[in-house]
Amino acid sequence: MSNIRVRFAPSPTGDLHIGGVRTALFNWLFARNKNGKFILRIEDTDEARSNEESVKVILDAMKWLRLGWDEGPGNELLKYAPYYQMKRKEQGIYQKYADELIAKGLAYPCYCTTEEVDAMRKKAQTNKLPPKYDGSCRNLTSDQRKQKEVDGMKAVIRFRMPVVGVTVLNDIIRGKVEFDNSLLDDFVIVKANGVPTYNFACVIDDYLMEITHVLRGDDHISNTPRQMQIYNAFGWKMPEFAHMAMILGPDGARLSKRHGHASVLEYRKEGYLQEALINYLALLGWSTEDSQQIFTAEEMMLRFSIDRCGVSPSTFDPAKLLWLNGEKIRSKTPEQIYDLFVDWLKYTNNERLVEGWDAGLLKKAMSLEHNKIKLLKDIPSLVDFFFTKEVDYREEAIDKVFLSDRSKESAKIVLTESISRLVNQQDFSAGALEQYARDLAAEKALKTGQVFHPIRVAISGRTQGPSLFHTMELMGKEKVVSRIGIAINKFFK
RNA sequence: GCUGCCAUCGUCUAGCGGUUUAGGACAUCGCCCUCUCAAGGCGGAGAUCACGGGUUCAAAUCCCGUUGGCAGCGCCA
Repeated sequence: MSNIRVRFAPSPTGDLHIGGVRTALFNWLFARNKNGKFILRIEDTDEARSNEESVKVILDAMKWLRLGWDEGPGNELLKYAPYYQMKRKEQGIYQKYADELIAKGLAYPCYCTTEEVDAMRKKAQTNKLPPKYDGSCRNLTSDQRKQKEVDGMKAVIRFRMPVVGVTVLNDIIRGKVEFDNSLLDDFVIVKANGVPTYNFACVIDDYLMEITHVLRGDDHISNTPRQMQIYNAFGWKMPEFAHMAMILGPDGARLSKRHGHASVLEYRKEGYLQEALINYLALLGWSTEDSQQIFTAEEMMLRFSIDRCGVSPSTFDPAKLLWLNGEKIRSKTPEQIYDLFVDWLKYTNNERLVEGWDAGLLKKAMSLEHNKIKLLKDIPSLVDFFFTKEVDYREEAIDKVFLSDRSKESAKIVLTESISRLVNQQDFSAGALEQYARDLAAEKALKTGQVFHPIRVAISGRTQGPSLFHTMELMGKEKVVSRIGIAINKFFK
């Protein structure tokens, strides 16, 4: 048993985002590969935006993705619990450590108002300096502090950053990255309402939860020196850091809601398989030497390695995801796809799409269209003609096969001949039907296509579909004959 | 504005100084298979390895600079 411990720490302020899934996935893969622990921690310190519903959605999405956590919500008896930061805040965990820093002189109360701080930042920026807090309250005497308290001024707690030197990060993915301490300001670690800020709570929890590796998006890289300084202030051993490159939208900007389809939920609703999403996301920023594209979850966790994570950002490509989804579906048995489809119907509340459809027939119809299914949502429209009472004759099919000068004569012959002959066809198996159709073509001196196409349109209303004779076999003699009759009445009378 | 990160086919990537006429995958195009549509098979096109300097006998690979893209700069996380 290794002692590797990693975590995924989403803030519940909305759906689980594609970028978040990738972060969760890589942490999960790393933990599984190293036989370590994968921890889920809810960072709900933004009281204005955090909400219960988002927690539910995130947990649900993680379960759907099969990114199971070893510790997290639901494990409230474990020694590292609780896994919600607001619950930890209620236990006074952060305040205790903030007080410790104040006692050490490494943090101090700041009474500046938001307006004052904004003004400082603007001023710094006009002087071509990085916008930072100017340290007004850094060296207040205890008398001055007392006076401000007496005046009823609200205080935040700021961390006293070193003003000289460099903070050196040895990132597993990026190597050495240096930050000039003079460019960093005394950031807030506890807000005026007593709630810790991200940079503070994150460090305290990673320490207490004994996190060994922090694997996150590189949008966090500039937070790292601040966090490292907090570790230093307490004299704590730091975890290893690994910053992954971002996932970009088609316009080259970081993937976000504004690109649409940024939430996992939307992919689930579209009928993507969790395996496809996971496999695809693994390929964004990680690769094997042989450039293998298709992996089972098992293979991924066996082969995953941070060393093989890339440093450059990658563009999310929906076309490749779609292809992978088709691949995953094709690799399943009809039975498995059926189960997945039923789950999808339930999840999307779409049961009415297959209302009254016979399950046995549906399974068989689906297996005829097996390699055409790209998304679970495609299934109904692929096989609906087996179930509908009336055939939906598509205009382009009618024009092409029944009404065009090129084929209307032969179509009429084929259909009128077939209706009488098929009634007496004893063997209605695909093989026998094909023989029948070929014989008819030979007898009437027609090309096989001239026989096959009109029958297809007559019984399905379309020019595309599964193998014609398997379709006929599955549909059954009665329905086939009656539909041919309907087609004759409709188009050849 | 400041700081940081990044830079190989349209996209995801392999490549870690010579084995490279830069390999694979998606997308795209063509052919084959074929009762249609798919799937599958085969093949094509597609990258002067962002640009400019070095280092070296030798650079996509190492170093520096330029340009471009992105990110961060909150009492958001």
